Amino acid sequence: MSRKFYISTPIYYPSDKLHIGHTYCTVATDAMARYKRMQGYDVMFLTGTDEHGQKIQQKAEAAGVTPQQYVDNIVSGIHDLWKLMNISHDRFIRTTDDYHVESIKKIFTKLYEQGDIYKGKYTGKYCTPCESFWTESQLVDGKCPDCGREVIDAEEEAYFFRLSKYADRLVEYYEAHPDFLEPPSRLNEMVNNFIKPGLEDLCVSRTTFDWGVPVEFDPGHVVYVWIDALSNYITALGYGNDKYDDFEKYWPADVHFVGKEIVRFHSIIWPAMLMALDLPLPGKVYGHGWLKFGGDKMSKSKGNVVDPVVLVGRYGVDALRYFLLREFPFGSDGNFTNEALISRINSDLANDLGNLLSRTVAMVGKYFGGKLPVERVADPIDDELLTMAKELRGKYEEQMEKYAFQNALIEVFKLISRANKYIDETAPWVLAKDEANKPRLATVLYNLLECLRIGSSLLTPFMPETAEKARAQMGASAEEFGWEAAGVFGKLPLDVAVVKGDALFPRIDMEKELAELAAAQVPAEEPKEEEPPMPKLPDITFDEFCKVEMTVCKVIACENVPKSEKLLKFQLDDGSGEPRQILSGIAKYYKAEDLVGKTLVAVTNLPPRKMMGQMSNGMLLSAEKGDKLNLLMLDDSVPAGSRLC
RNA sequence: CGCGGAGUGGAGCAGUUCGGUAGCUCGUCGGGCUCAUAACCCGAAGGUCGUAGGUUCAAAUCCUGCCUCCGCAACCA
Repeated sequence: MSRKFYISTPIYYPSDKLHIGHTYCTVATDAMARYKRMQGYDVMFLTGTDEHGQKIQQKAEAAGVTPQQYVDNIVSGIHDLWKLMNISHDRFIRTTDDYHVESIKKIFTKLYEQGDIYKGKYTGKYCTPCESFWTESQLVDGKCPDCGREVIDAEEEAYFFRLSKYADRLVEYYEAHPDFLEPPSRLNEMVNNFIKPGLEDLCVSRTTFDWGVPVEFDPGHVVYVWIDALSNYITALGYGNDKYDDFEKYWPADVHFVGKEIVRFHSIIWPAMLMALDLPLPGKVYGHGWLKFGGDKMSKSKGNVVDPVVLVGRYGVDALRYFLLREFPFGSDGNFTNEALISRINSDLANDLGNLLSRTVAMVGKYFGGKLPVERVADPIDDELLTMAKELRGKYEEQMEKYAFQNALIEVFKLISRANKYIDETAPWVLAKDEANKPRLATVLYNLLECLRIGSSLLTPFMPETAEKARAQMGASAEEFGWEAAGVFGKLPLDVAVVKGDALFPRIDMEKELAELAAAQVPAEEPKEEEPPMPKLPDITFDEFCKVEMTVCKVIACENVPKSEKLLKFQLDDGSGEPRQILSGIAKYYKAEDLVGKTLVAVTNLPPRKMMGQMSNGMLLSAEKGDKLNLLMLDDSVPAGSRLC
């Protein structure tokens, strides 16, 4: 029976199209899965989508479709993307799949019955007319973000998972398994930020939306994301359902690949859930880095989201797969640039690998009519190359086992480079001038073909199509391109016959491509679009309006609040003789020194509020629309202390 | 003092665990070769390793202070 290997990507949230970051993680997982299959493992490669939640529900409403229709549409695009990227997942789970829903109900009920989930009170702000709970941070001007009306403190029943109960066991587990979470820096972050301050029980149900798995024994509650989404790794194997039957075979997972933003869920909540279910924990959680673009975080508003479809269309799927895994260390953030992509393709794939194959095959054709004779003459000059070729698989394996894709690829390309140098050292075109040298010439070309065979077969997990093309050109069999053969020099038959083919990777004209890519770039989203019309606020009475005290103030002093990105601190003359301090979140729009002496309007009868440890006594009036904000400024002749009415 | 990461030739990075001649890729310049995708091979220039101190025979590496950048968190009445 062959050994098993279970690997997963996160299940992605289909509220929008996926981008290069999702592609990055999925390609890495795919390379690992293919590598393990090549080694003969029985691999389970799982990916999927996390489709429930309020955000999907809202997006669907905005689009005028049902949530199910909305996610069906996005998920269909995701399937297309993975097909395009040549992703070889064995299973694709959707949290809306019936069998998953069934399992989640059972898991929730089981945890409840054994006391790991209990019914508690969730306190928050409640808007009665909207029947909605909001957290403090969701409120807009202290009011309901939907209707703008007052909210009240209220309690709601909710279910909680006893996360706190597992804190000690988690720490013990980390200590016993220091490799559980990688890279190691992430583990420190988890322990310092979340475990040390004390774990709180986790709210695992919601009543504020209904697009989710209903709690079986308490209709009105739906299961919140933690249990619903994280459990996918076991429900997809048939845990709690009859759809699949290989939980025993594959669980525990060997590794979960996750983005660093969800490391916390996978390294704390997920293990705690598994402990509660009395299941073994996954072997490893690997938190990979993010791709930035030109040093910035990718975002739609910046218009710097890289679209994998465009890149694949121009350079081919393998070039992009190679670039993603070669350019960036898997555990750290990487900076994606078009220059780096093209440069990588040209220098590694076209100049080194593609050209090596091209020149080698061409020489076999030119000097031997495409088929090598069997006589051989060795030379000490061959030794270094042959040694490298023989040692390559071991070095490659060592790096792959550490998920160091970058280093594994570097090892392969060291051999490719060495082979190019070997051609210069042996100068086959000189050997070809003398018939007596034919056996030596055949030896040189055979050695080159063997290096190409070993090197490109090890590239199969990264570039499946390219490896296949190379295999065909050098006339190798599938078996000669397998894992066993990669560890042995001399697998090709002595009289190997090559088949000239197209260049693997044509060279790219850097300047031309950069210009065209820039033109193809998704333009920055205009702030105007998608800006909803200002909601009409409820009518108020004249008396209510009169309750608002708006006072003209002169700015005496203004400075940035230390460590705050948004706050400016004002000292204002409000005509009372006492300076009034107000904090305002407008640092993005105004420089502190530019505002001194200006005449502004403040609401001066609001309760004082503490922000970043400082008191704010009032609120400056400003006009806001989309990304623009302007303070309301009056003519400087208006005296301080004037009241607006 | 909220948490964490980073500062190394023009660009992007490794090296820091466990101090001992500063390395790789790209780019630049010079040379070689002609089998090959104007590709390949060789050589050269270019760095006070963010900064100021400290420990040491010896510091990119260890210690202390400071500066800058980037995430996360907080912050928007």
